[in-house]
Amino acid sequence: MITPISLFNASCTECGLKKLCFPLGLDKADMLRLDAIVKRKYPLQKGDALFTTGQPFQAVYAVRAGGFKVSTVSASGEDQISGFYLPGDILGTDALATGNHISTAIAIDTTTVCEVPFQDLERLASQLPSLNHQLLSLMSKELADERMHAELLSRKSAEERLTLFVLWLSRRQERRGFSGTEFRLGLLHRDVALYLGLTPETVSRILARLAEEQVFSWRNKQIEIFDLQALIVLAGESQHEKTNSPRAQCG
Amino acid sequence: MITPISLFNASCTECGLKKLCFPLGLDKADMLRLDAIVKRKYPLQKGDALFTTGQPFQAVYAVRAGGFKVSTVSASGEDQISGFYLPGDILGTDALATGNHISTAIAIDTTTVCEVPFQDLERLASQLPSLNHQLLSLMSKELADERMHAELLSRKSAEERLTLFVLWLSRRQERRGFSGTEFRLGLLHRDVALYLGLTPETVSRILARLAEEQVFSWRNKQIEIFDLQALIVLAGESQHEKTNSPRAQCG
DNA sequence: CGTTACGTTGAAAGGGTTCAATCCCTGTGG
DNA sequence: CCACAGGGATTGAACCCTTTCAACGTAACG
Repeated sequence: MITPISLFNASCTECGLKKLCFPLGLDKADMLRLDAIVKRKYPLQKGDALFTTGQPFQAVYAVRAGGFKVSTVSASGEDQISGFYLPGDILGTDALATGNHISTAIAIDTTTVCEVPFQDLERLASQLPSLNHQLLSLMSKELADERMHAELLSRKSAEERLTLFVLWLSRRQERRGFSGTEFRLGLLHRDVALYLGLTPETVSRILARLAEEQVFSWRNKQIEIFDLQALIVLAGESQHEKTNSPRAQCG
Repeated sequence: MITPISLFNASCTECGLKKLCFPLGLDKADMLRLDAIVKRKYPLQKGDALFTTGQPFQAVYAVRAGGFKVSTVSASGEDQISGFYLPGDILGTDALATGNHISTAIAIDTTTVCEVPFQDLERLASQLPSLNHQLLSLMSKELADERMHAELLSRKSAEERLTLFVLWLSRRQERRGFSGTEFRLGLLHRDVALYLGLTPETVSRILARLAEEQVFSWRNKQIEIFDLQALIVLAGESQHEKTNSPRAQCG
């Protein structure tokens, strides 16, 4: 396996993810000050929790390698997955309002993170407007993501949900400099199903059909996209929607 | 109709919503500085847009009276409602990351807002740590709300969605000092349906049944809760879930 | 008083769930 | 190295909730 991006204990200035992560928009001097408060943690093993529901809020975390699934347990005991965090993503901000984490983050692979103690971050941000802006911008992006998730859950068919999800993954991979058509993701089908508001059975059935139709395959945590164009159409992201609107042909 | 909370052009220090809104956590001196940058706008009429998708981001807004529905149009033309904003709520922060609004806010009643130009706010926040913290906290809360919304959409039955929604409304009303069992909300059933990921027909049917069962009624934009306890149970928020787990009786 | 948009009600159809059985992969111990 | 467990994935059949489509009521507004 190749890791084209980052060395283990690299500082922000040397990190391949700096264009995606906190340092975005900071000049070199500011980045060094940020570096000073960041702690690089020992890798987490698959299944380890970075934080759990109820735990007091101490820090936010940037993913360097690996990834997390973030979930909440509802009153009924079933848990809901609210998102997946991959290299360059920042997680933990949901705890900001209450002072306690309202979700649990589980490593889906061997994972390394940068820990940013929040008190330090807030203090530094008050001195560096661009960092503060970046922090706000980050949360705004998370909000936008969560809205897309809600939209996906609200009116999309199972097939649309799954294809849209794979499309998002593909684009995220590309933005990180990986291949957008062939990549690995340490998720169980059950996790995907929970995220998409479906059952594992439905996911399995649709996956089988899409593989047969040569759109993409997802076996053993390995995803391979054969027909990106078809994927886009199935996900309902093609320019001129054809599904239900007979008169939607140009302006 | 009674307006127990605010006079029209009251400053933050005199505003009945200060415990819910921006000023939360600010001392009097800081609140006065906040006051200085806040603009009170002329009331919007029902149906007016506060901002629309694509419009450049200038300010965030606090609702003083009335309310908004916030929606996005998906690629397929159908629009999805991501939330409702009532007095004390702050909206517009979703535009922060991109610099343009990614949603449209429509007044659901005659509505007054406080406009807070974002540049001024950011500048002031860099000088007042408590204001900056409040800003972050606010966005964190929005994120938490959006997650609850996603959870609602993902595995709840139509009845659970509707009862949960009414329960949330009731609690919000109470927190604002209104009656939690009898209140008005200028929403079409269609809006509610869109928010809940259902059709107007389904909403209508369930509303009819719940009214017959004396749980609550919702006619002509007037909501009246008869049996709060039943509502809590139906919404799946009772302590020990009974729905599907025969052995869920105590520790 | 007519128009229009929203709301209600009914019957039929469909997509996803549920439940259950079987398969497959991975890791473990003999 | 192989057998065996155990969790996850797959497949099938029946069911059920929600949608869809259509018709009818009803409230608001010019």
